[in-house]
Amino acid sequence: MTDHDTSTGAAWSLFLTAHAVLVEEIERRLAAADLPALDWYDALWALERAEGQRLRMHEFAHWMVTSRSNITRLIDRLEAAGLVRRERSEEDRRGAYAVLSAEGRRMRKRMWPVYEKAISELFEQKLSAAEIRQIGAVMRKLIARPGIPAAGDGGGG
Amino acid sequence: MTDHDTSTGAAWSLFLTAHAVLVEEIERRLAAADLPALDWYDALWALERAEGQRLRMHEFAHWMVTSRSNITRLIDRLEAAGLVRRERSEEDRRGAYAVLSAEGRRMRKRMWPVYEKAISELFEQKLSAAEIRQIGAVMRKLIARPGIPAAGDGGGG
DNA sequence: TGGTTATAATTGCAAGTGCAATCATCGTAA
DNA sequence: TTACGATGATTGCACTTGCAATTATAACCA
Repeated sequence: MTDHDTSTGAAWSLFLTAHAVLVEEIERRLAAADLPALDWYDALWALERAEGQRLRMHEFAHWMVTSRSNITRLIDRLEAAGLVRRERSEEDRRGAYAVLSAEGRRMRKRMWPVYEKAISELFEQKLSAAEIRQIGAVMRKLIARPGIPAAGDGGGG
Repeated sequence: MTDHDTSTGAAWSLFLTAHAVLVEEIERRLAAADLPALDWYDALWALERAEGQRLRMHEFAHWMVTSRSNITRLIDRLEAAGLVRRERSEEDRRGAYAVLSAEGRRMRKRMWPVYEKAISELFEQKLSAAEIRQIGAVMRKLIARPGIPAAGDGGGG
């Protein structure tokens, strides 16, 4: 009926399923360890890598591949948990920064071993080094927007 | 600090970002065409492939990689839209089937061209045939649970 | 048989998400 | 300088999700 299940047509479908299965298991492990969910890790890590450990809200939304309103609420939660604080922008008084706190750094460090173990067991150990390189290269191609140079490797985890 | 951004360590992160970017764009296109979201497509397609175009709720949840309560509500919505109907199970009176309706088949057919175009442009055309095969093979490995044979190619869309 | 435990599906509730306003500020140009 | 349309961020609201009960039925076994 469609080419969903020809040998190449299945790739997309398998990609979606693999994502769902792996993320579900990672979330399960984080919750079992009484740690926050994956999106908090991503957010903390994005901030930790950022210049001055801070990001403007809209930059943040872009890194996290989500909407501004979602970021507003995510930062609300991170701020309530003491992991991040907001600072008004000097240059543009409409703007705000999300700034990583010391507690935020600690929390990311605390999450990383669980997350790392999951990535290792669920992803890296199931593949050869060559396959991992292939995945990286292919994902980069998929992210690249026509004409725009690759947006970097961050934002995901 | 971590191996997030070594050449192999980035693969997982890129995988997450690629998924987010592509799914976001596909959802955007479906919404722009006044069509339901991706999860409805997945659900309709899972049913269309299933024996008798029906699935027990818990099987459905497994295919869709989500919880039973989510499936209950998803089927509620699909049923309200006339795309699916519920049938009580004969053999096990606790059980229920979700059964694809003619309208459900029509809707999936109506969604497919938009979805197919998106997959083609955002995924297949950015990669070589060899790369697509590699992705398929790698995703299969990631999905496979130790000891359990690959759960098949479905579930994703 | 009667009682206990497991399984199928649903429901209540708290939390998260997406979209369309809204509010404040900026940039530009009459 | 004031008016106008853009931009940054937040908020309101409807919808979706996830988790922990709840309800109904099945399976097991003393």
